Amino acid sequence: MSTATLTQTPGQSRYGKLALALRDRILQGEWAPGDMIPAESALAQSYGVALGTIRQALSLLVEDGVLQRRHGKGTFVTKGVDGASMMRFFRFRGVDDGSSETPQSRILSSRLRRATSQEASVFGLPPDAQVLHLERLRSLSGEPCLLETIVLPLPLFGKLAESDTEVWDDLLYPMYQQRCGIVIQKTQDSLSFSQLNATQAKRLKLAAAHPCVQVERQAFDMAGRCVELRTTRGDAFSFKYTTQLQ
Amino acid sequence: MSTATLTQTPGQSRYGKLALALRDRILQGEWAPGDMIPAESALAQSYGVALGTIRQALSLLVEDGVLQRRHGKGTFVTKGVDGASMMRFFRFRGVDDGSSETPQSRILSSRLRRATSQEASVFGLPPDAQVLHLERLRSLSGEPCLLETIVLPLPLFGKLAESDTEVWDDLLYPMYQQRCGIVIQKTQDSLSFSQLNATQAKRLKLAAAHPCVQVERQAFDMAGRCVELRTTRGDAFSFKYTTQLQ
DNA sequence: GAGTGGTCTAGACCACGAC
DNA sequence: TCGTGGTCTAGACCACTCT
Repeated sequence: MSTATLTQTPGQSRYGKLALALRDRILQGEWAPGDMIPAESALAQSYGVALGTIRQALSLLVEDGVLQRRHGKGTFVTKGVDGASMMRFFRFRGVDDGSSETPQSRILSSRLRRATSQEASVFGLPPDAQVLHLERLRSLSGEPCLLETIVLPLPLFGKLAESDTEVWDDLLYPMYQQRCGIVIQKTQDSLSFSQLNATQAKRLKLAAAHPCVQVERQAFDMAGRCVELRTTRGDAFSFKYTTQLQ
Repeated sequence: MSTATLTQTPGQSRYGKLALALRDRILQGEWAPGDMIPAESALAQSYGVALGTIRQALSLLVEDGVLQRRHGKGTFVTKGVDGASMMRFFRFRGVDDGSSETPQSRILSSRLRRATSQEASVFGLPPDAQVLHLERLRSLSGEPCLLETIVLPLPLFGKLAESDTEVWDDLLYPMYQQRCGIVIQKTQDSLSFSQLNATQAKRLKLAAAHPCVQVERQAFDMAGRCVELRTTRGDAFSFKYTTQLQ
């Protein structure tokens, strides 16, 4: 499912068309992430529609995660998700009880390589395109907890490939935005169970074949393009995730 | 978190109050699950409010899962979730490729016992209350795949305790509704990793200590009361779950 | 054609946040 | 006090579904 399409009424109703139009103006960069867009009354006037209509259009974009409303202040372009969200799948204890602590990050390796055919397809790149391939270890209070493999399409992340990985931030998504102008807007995570191979186990200070939970993530920018592929592995015994149905 | 409260604006705005009032009428049984409620225009007139206001109230209840709108037909009370939803956490292969097949169900044991203090608290029962305790095996094409422990508060499920488990349906939730008048409206599932003990492993035809994924579910009726506690275990290698963020 | 929910208008007033 | 989004009204007309 592409996230480039609005979840409802793409182009039929007037508010649907308005939502698409506003969405385009945001993607074009007319308002940066964090910016306030014009007031509802101003938008209604400039588009020549009733206030209720523009409000329905904005509601679509709020549902879509592109905009956020703040009563009394205005309507703002979403800043994007922060990279700490991987922790919602795990509960590492004995480290910090309260805990919304951000894990520290260390880049173990960084190299350029040719994209696999699957990667090229997902990124929308030609088959011989290059990608940046990273290995990353995340730790809480010095204890390794998550091991990640990250693949980034090269033309977009050229500046990262040139920079020294020693000085990278603990959170990648805000760094993507600052250094490459890429805002992560949505992620899709696929969870499955696996066992660590010898190398992975060593890095996480666990035994080989130790059970692990594997999170395969696709991250999308505001235009709905996939701009990151990531596989995260963590101790299966620390896995804890809650979800609600209806 | 109790699901008895609406997700937004409980009693402040007019549409908030209307939503609560309509919700009560549904819980009181004025309209049964599957029934159509009066048209928006009729409701607006009977409550003496504008059409837009009643529409906002209905929207809250739709978000809450209590009502469903069908363009051109009417607004209907939700029928509740079907029990097959546990399969969204697992992909059992080699059995049926296309597959939205409902697993067959066999009750392995059924007995009455005193509620634990935790169960009594969750169900809102006195500490010495009785519960119905079930063990259940679910199979696809004759192959066991899920093992479940189900706990039901006795006063509500008295009729089930008396009936022969041999003739129970494959899906429990529709049966709860038919025989006990209980509609499951929401579930909350908590996933974690574990290993099978000897008994569990034998029933699932797996080795002892085989890795498993454990789903701990609380199921709520329309009034937001917890009416079922369930623990489901399945082969961790069949675990597969996908989720989206923002 | 009759009845339903969905869209849209052009206003009014309220509640919140910043200055 | 002013500008923002949130609530509410009293209509009109459209689109879908059934008979």
